[in-house]
Amino acid sequence: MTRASSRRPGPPTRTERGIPEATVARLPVYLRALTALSDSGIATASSEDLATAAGVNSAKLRKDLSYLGSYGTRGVGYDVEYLRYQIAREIGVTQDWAVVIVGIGNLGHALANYSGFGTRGFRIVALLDADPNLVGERIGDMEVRDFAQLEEIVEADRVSIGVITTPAGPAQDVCDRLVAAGVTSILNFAPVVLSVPDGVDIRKVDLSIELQILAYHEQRKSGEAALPQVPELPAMNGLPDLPSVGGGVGA
Amino acid sequence: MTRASSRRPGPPTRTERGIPEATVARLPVYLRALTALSDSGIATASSEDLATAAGVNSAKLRKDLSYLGSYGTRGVGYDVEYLRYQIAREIGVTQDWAVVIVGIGNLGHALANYSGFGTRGFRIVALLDADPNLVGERIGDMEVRDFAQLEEIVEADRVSIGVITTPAGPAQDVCDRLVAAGVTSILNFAPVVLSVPDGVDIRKVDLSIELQILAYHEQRKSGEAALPQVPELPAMNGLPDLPSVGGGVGA
DNA sequence: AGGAGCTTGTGAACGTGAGAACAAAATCGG
DNA sequence: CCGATTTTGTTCTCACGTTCACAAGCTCCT
Ligand SMILES: NC(=O)c1ccc[n+]([C@@H]2O[C@H](COP(=O)([O-])OP(=O)(O)OC[C@H]3O[C@@H](n4cnc5c(N)ncnc54)[C@H](O)[C@@H]3O)[C@@H](O)[C@H]2O)c1
Ligand SMILES: NC(=O)c1ccc[n+]([C@@H]2O[C@H](COP(=O)([O-])OP(=O)(O)OC[C@H]3O[C@@H](n4cnc5c(N)ncnc54)[C@H](O)[C@@H]3O)[C@@H](O)[C@H]2O)c1
Repeated sequence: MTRASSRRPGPPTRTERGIPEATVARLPVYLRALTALSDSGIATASSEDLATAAGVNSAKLRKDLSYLGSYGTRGVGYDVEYLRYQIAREIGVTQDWAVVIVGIGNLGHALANYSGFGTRGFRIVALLDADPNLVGERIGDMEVRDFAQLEEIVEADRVSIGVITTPAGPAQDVCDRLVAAGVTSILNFAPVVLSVPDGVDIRKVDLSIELQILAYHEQRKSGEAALPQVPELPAMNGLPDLPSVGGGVGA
Repeated sequence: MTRASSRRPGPPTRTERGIPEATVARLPVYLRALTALSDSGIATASSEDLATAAGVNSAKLRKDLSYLGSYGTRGVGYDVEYLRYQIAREIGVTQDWAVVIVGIGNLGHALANYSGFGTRGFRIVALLDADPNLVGERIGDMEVRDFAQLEEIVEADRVSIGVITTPAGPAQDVCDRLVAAGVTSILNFAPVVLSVPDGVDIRKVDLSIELQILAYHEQRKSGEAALPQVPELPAMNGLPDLPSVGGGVGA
């Protein structure tokens, strides 16, 4: 995303050290599955085993792994430890990445308390908030610091990843500050579309959207042949008034 | 089979009341953008306006909307309220969906405190946990209840959506219980692949995976031509020992 | 040593999604 | 009433992603 190689339009850009985005999104799942197998004392696994553990089909898994190189052994399978290292290296989690979290409210607290990041290659180096009442609060072995200190922290700790858990309103401002400070990857939880310059990657997590996608399919299930057909085209004046369905941008 | 009227393999099964999955995933984003425009007092918007607000390109937006019907006016654009209602109806959030949350730890608390669900068509009807110390705790206007009460709650409140925020270990068991109780859509936050029977939809949110995807691209940025090439094939014996990179299944 | 039996890696077929481009339909000014 | 202008809805093409199917390659047994 954002980081297009060099826009060569010609041939399919064969393995120019580039892995398809869909594959990149699955590598962490494979990594998790391999770690689970490893923890169970399993030393070798076939693509079938791995695929089952990762919840995908085995052809897809093999093709995904083939982008990294030939790390399996025909007739045998994959060495769990070896493959785990190769995937970790490819993703980049053999090193630790410094992360700041901005907005230590409900969600920020939960993330700050979460132990799972440290074991997966990420180190939270600061919890930032603009609310003076929060600054100074201790969470685990960290302390909430003033958002104004962002720039010095980013520089001192070489922070490249920022997590935004503020309300939607200030999210774009916070994002701009992060980018200006030198952060080049952002994970956004606020329900708003953030714009960033080229070279900065952004991903979003929106729980309401996930629920709405489930609701869509849920509606299909019940309505398969049961519900009385919903009115197709209610007159444009006099809509059944939605009590703010869809939700505003509000916190 | 060959001549059966269902499962026609020929043409792309033109609009058999089916909307492409990629489009379904964007409809909530459009809904949010429309709500924001509506709140700003804007009554009409062109596909270009809407696309900007939603962070997509306008051709894609128009094509997405065309799956729902012809709700725009050529030369003018879309009536914001009208389109908002149509999308809300298509997604199914003109009605309220009952939701239970299982596992009221760090993340469960954050979700329980979140006001954004109610305004988007979802009603949290129960917070469930297996820990007796948590049962009875008040969060907002709700009280944590015993997980054992799951079945009666699902039946009483016609719950169709369940959210899992337990540790990875018990997640599959919790999932099975939810399904057995009648829940047919599940949103899973535990870092583990859950298996469900046909007819049950499942979506996952995994923050570590999001961070790892960012890390992959981040690595590419710095390594574009700078880093000394990482050793391509370390000997299979004597791997640089990862201090549990990839993270176990542990909570 | 040689063949049987597995399992990987990949070429090719198929399906889905994205974006450019444009004809059709609506408004508006004269 | 007509033509200029705007913007939608749709068609066409290309890119991307998934799945099938199988030759290549490895191990093990006889
Ligand atoms: N809590 C949830 O379960 C949940 C679910 C889905 C989405 N979200 C989204 O996540 C975000 C955070 O949710 P929350 O419930 O934690 O909200 P919250 O109100 O509890 O916390 C927001 C925090 O951000 C801080 N903040 C506000 N402006 C700031 C600024 N300019 N700079 C730095 N910090 C600032 C506030 O002081 C507060 O501590 C919101 O955008 C919300 O929509 C939350
Ligand atoms: N907290 C985060 O920021 C975060 C981030 C990423 C992923 N996660 C994942 O989300 C999940 C929850 O995280 P958390 O930090 O809230 O964990 P937590 O340990 O704080 O909370 C888990 C809760 O689940 C309850 N529970 C355990 N077994 C149960 C069972 N069988 N039935 C019902 N309830 C049960 C526990 O009593 C506890 O209250 C974990 O799987 C974690 O890996 C959390």
